[in-house]
Formats: sequence, structure tokens, C-alpha cells
Amino acid sequence: MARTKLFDEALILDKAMNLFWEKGYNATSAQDLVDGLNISRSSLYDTFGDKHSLFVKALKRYRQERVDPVLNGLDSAGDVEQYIRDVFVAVKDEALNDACSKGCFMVNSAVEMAPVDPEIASIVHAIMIDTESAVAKAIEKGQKQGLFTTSHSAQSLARFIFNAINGLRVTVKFDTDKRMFDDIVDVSLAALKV
Amino acid sequence: MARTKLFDEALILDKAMNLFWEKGYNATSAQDLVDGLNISRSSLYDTFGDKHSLFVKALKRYRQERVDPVLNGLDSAGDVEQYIRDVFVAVKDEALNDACSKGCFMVNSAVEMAPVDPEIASIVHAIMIDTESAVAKAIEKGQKQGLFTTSHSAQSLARFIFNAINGLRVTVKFDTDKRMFDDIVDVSLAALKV
DNA sequence: AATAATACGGAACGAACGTTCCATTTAAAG
DNA sequence: CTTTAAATGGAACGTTCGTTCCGTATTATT
Repeated sequence: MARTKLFDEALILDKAMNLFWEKGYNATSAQDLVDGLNISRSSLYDTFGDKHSLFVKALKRYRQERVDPVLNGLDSAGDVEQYIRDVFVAVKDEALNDACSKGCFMVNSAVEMAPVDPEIASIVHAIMIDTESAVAKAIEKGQKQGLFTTSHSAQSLARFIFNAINGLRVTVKFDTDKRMFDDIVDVSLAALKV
Repeated sequence: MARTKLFDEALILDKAMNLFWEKGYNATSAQDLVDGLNISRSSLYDTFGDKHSLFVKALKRYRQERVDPVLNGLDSAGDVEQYIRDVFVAVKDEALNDACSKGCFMVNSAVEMAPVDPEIASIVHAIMIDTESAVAKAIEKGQKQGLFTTSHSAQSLARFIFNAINGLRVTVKFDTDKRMFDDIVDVSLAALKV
């Protein structure tokens, strides 16, 4: 029948995800994609549809590859407090090691696209909802173990923590001072205690 | 001599600030500016230079008009704790009332432009530095009055608070639930106490 | 009133945008 | 081996981008 693809579709999608993640939707041109993905224009459009469709696929893949594993890990974590701390530290390390300040693809997309693109807004919102409930569930567990304060509901604390992480994803963009991140992480985590 | 300008330059700059604030740099076209500012192309370029120069001017004006007044108010505030709470509430109210989810022009610019535009990165970084020190100064005052915890340095707490506000400016983009904001604000402010 | 400097509106620029089309190449199925 | 549907590379599409240019209108000065 037909010729087989010369490229691995999943691999290309990963590359597209990283391109959009780094430069955003508008600043990533079709030419950038052709160059960065190392496939031809026609293969790009035949395989992924137009630029917007590719972006949506990339954003969904980000969720699968980057968000869901963390949420699953949180669900099955033995030491909830340590796991949350690990997430913060991971964000911090990423900020300090990643030279190009990519931040978080979801946060970037929320800022650039959500206000003018309902489809992307919906994807971002879904990630937010699921993250909030996963964190809330974990915090509730921690509260029962006496690890966290019960002065606030698990949901309130979850929202607070998620907000702090989103803040870090912004801070990444204009600061790479290790002490800055240490301070923010320390106070944020301390807020969960008593 | 010459004809007088038919428009108020400061007023036009305000309009440009709001356009860029709402849509970002890349998504705001020269045509959008001509339409939105109600001046001709030539007047636009003669008065403000190219698009990038106009954006820089708009961002600097944002600082003058929106950031500095808050920092000055913080410096001269009688009740520091209440003032910080007021800032949070103002961010919340803006989020709930502003239909187009503009968020914060500085945060938006940090996410979209800072990684690829040194000039804008520098402006954003300066705002961040000055905000941090203004908040730290206020918190130090509050600590001496016994209002805030001394378990963390004033600088650490300032960084934490600023990070939380930046987080809110992201949350605005995909959530307009009042309770979401109330939870985040409550826990963030509680973290400053004991 | 004449002069001179500037603002203005609108046409036009080349470049880059996202997208489509087509001739060619490829390889699985018959 | 022939057939055939799909993958490919590259040219080309119309549109929009940011920007420039120019003829005209305007007004403070002489």
C-alpha cells in the first residue's frame, strides 16, 4: 500500500511541545517548526493539521508527560510532605539549570492564550482542576497524619500551594537567584505546618 | 511654525499600554494599534518610534502608573498588615471584575518577552527588585510591631508574598471563582503570622 | 499674507506569515 | 513485478506583518 513514515510521530510531537513551550504560540512560526522538527512542511500539515491543532496536541502531551506523572506520584507517595517538597525542589532545580527559562508550558499558555482561546483555556482549566484535587487529596492525608495544619481546609491549602508553584513559574522568567527560590519554597512549605 | 498635535501623547500611551497589557506584544499588530489608539500610522511611528519602542514606553508607564503608587502607599501605610491585605484584595477584585483577564502587565511581559528580550527582561527585573525591597521594608516594620512572624527574615517573607501575588496574576487567566481567590489570599496572609 | 515646520491620512513597500498544492518517491499489498 | 495509496520536498499561494514614504493640511511665527 503506502509508504511508511520516516519519523516517529511521538518524537516529533515532543519536539513541537518543547518549541512551543520555549517560545510560545505566536512567536513560534511555521518555519521554526519545519526547522526544529526536521520534517517537511507537507508532512507537518498532513500529520498534525494546522499550527493551532499541533499546539493543542503539544499541550495535551505536556499534561500526559509532565503533569499526570507528578499527580500519580503524589497519589501513591508514602511521605506526602516530602513529596510536595520534592516537587518544589524540582521546580527550583529546573529554574536554575534550564538556561532558556522555559518555565511551565501550562502557565505560559494560560498567560498567552487562555484569555483569547477558549479551547486552550479549557485544557489549562482542566489541568488546574485535576491538580488542585490531587494536591487536596494528598494534603488531607497529611492532615490526618498530623503533618499539616488543620487551620485551613485541605482544598484551601491545595489552592495556596498550587498558586505558589504557578508564582515560581513566573519568577523563573526574570530571576535565577538560588536564594530567591529557597526563600519562597521555605516559607511556602512552612505555611502548611501549624 | 508647525501644526500642533491633535492628540494627547500621554493619553495615547495609556491606550497603548492597555492594548499590550490585554493582548501581549506579538498578538498586538500595528493595525490593532492604529485602530485602538485612533491615530494614523505615521503619527504613531513619528511620535513613538517602532512597535518595540512603544511597548517599552508602555511598560515603563505601567510601572509609573500602577506599580510605584502601590509601593509608595506601602511605604507610608499606617497599618502595614491591612495595606498588604488591601493589595491582595485589589488583585482579587480586579480578577473578578475584569472580564478580559488582563492580569498583570509585568507578569504577562515576563512570561512572553523576558526570555528573548533583554531590554524588557531588565525592566521587569527592576520592578521585581524594587517591589521586593519595598515589601521587605514594610514587613520588617510589621515584624517590629509584632504583626508578623520572625521565623523568617523580612526579605524571605517579602519574596514569598510577591511570589504569591504573581501566582494570582496567573490564576486570573483561567479561573474566576471568588472562593479560589479567597482561599489563596487567606492562606498566604496567614503565613505571615506566627 | 507669506513662510516654514510639523502633523496627518493613505498608499505602498518588502518580508514573513500560515497554508496549500503538486510532482516525485517510496513501500506495502495483490 | 505491478499496482496504489501514502509520505515527501519544494514551489507557490494569498494574506498580514511592521515599516516607510509622500502629498496634503494645518498653524505658529515672520
